[in-house]
Amino acid sequence: MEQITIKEVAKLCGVGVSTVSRAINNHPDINEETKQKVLETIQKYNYVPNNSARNLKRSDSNTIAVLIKGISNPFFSEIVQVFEREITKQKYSFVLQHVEEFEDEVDIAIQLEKEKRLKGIVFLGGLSYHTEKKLKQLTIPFVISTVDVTELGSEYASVTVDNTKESRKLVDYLCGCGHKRIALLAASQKDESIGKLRLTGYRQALEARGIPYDESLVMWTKENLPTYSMENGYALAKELLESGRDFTCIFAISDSVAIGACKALFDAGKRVPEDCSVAGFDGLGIAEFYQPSITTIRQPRMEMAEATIRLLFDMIEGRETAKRQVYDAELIIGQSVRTLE
Amino acid sequence: MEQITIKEVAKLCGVGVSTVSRAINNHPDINEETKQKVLETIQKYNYVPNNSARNLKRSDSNTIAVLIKGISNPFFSEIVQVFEREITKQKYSFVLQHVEEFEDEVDIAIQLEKEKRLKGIVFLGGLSYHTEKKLKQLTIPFVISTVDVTELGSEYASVTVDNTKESRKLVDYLCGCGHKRIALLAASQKDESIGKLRLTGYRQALEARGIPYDESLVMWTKENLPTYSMENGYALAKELLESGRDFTCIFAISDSVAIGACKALFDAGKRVPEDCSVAGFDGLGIAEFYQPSITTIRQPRMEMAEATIRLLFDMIEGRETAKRQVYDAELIIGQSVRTLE
DNA sequence: TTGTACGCGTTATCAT
DNA sequence: ATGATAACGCGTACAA
Repeated sequence: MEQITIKEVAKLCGVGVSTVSRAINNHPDINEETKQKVLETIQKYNYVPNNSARNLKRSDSNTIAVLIKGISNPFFSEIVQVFEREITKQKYSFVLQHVEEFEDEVDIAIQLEKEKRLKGIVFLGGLSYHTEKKLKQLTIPFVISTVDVTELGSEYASVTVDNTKESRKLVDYLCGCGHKRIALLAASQKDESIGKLRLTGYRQALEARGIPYDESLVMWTKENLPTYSMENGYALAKELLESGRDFTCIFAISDSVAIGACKALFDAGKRVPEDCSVAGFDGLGIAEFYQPSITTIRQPRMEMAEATIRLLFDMIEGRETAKRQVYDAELIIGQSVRTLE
Repeated sequence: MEQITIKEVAKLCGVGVSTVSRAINNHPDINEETKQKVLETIQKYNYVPNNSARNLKRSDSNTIAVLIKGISNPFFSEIVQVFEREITKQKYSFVLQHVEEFEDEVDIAIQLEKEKRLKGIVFLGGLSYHTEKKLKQLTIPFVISTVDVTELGSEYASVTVDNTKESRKLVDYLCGCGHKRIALLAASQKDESIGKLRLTGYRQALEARGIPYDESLVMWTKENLPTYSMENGYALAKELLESGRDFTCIFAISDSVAIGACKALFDAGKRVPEDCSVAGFDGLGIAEFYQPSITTIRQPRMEMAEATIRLLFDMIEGRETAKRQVYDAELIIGQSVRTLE
C-alpha cells in the first residue's frame, strides 16, 4: 500500500513511463489495448499521480483560484456556488482557497499562482488598500469581488455595489418614514472598508435631510466579538437600550447585526417595529425569513458573482482590461420598519 | 517580473543554491551576513519559492488537512475555526480543502495525502458508508467529525452525537408537552445518513408513547431545494398547511428548516407557538436569536471539534487507535413549543 | 505507437 | 560555512 509511482506502474505493465503518462492524460498517440491494460493495473494497485510533480512540470493548467477571507460569512456562500458553476461551465477547474484572518491574501495568491500555474484569481473578502504594491506581483488577471475597494481606483478589476450610495439610500428611506433619531450599529472606528463607507452614507443621508449627526447614537463594534455577527448586534443594542438614549430606529451595519439587535429589543420587552424600527444591510436569506422580515439593502449577489467570472474570463482572453464594475442594490422593504405617526 | 527561481537568486547573490535554500528555511549552518544578503535580494526581486517543488522534495510536512463537504453549512463554520486554532496551537499547519457536492472526498484525501505529505486528515460532512473500501488506501490517521457514520462501525475514528437517540429525546419531549400529531419535515426518503437516523428517533419516540406513526405527517424534502435550507422548510410547511392535515407541532430536520417552517406559518396567519409548535435540530446560533427562539437539540460543537483534533493527534503520535467517540447533545427549550393544556 | 532521457524547482547529502 | 549534485515524480521532445 506504499507510495507507488509512475515508474513502477510502467514496470508492472512492461511499458515505458511515457506510455503510462499518455494513458492517464488521454493522449491520442496510444494503442487502445495497451491503454486499457495500463488503466487496469492503475486501478489494481491504486496508483494516484502526485500533483506536486504534475504542477511542477506543467506550464499551464486552466485553473482559476478563488481566495476567500471569512469563509463563515453567509454572504459568501451562495456566491461561491455561482463561481464554481460558472468556472466549470467554461471547462476550467476551480480551486477554493481559504485565507485566515491574519494571513495576507495577496501573498497567498502569489504563491498559488506559481504553485498551480493559475490562469486567473478571484478575491472574495479581505483586500484593503495597503495591499496595493503586492498586487503588482500578480502576473495573471484577477477580479476583486463584492469588496468595495474605492481606494484602489479603477486600475484594478472589481465588481461591487456602491456601499456609500446604498447606505445613503436606506437611511434616506428611514428618514422618509419619519425617523429622526436613528442609531447606527457600526463597524470598528478604524474600519477603512465597507464599514466606513456605510457610515459615510448614513451621515450623508442625515445631512441631506437636515438632521444633525449625533455621535452618541453611533455604537462602534465590540472589539472582542466578530463585527458582522448576531452576538455583536445583541451586545450593542443592549448597551444602547441600557444607556437610556432616545431613538426610534436602529440601522445595523449588516443583517446579522440587525437580527442580534432585534433579539435585544425583544428581551427588553419591546416590539419590532411598533416600539423600535430596525434595518439591516446585505439582503441575506435570513433577513427575509426572520420575523418580522428585515428591511434591508439587497446586493444582487448572483448577478455580481456571474459578472465577476465573466469579467475574469474576458480579461484572460484579452477581450477586456481591468475595470471597476458597480452594481445597483435594491431597497427591500420588510416588516421591521414602521412609519411614524 | 517573470518567474524567478532559486537558481537565479543564487546567481544574483554570487552563492550556491544550497546557501539560498538554507537562508529560506532557517538552517543553522549559514553565516548570518550572507543570510541577510540573500534575504535582501529575495525581497528585492520578489522571489517566492515554488510549493510544488518543495512538496515534491520533502518527505514530511507537519500539515493536517480538513476536508469539508458543504462549506455553506452554518453548522460547520464555528467548527472549522476551532480546528484551525487547535491545529496551529500544536505547531502544525492547517489546510482547508473544499469538496464539491459531486466529488468523492476520499479520492481527494488520497491525492492530498501524497501531494502535501499530510500527517493527518479530518473529514467534515459527506462520507457515507459506500466509501469504505477507499478509506483503506489512506495510510495516515483520519477522523470523521460530526458525521454519524454508524454503518462504518467503530473501526474508524469518529466524533459525533447519537442522532437517533437525540432525535428520540426531542420528540419525546414534544410528546410530553401533549403533542400527539407531530409533523416531520424530513430529509430525502433515500437518505442513509443523519436524515435516516433522525427519522428513526422520531418513530421510536412515538412508538414508546403509543402514538401511531402516521405517514401522511412526514414531508420528504423537496428534491429541487437544498435539504437543510430555510427555503425547503418553507415549501414543505406550506404544502403541509395547504393539505389541510391536522397537526399541533412540526419537527424539522434542522434549525434552518424549522425557521423556514415558521415563516410559512406566519404567512398563513398562524402564531408560533400558540397555533402551532415548531422544533429544530442542531442548535445553531440563529435558533437562539430567532423570534420565537427555537426549541432544538444542541450538539456540543466546540467540544466535538476539540475532541476531533485531540483524537487525531493522539492517533498521529500513537497514543490512541481509531475509535468511535459519541457525545451527548442538549435539549434546548426555546419559545417555539407550547405545552397543550 | 512506443521508449529513453532530460528538466521542472527544490531540499538534502555529500564533499570541500 | 559553503557549493556541487543527486534525488523527488512527472510530462514530453526526441529518437526509434
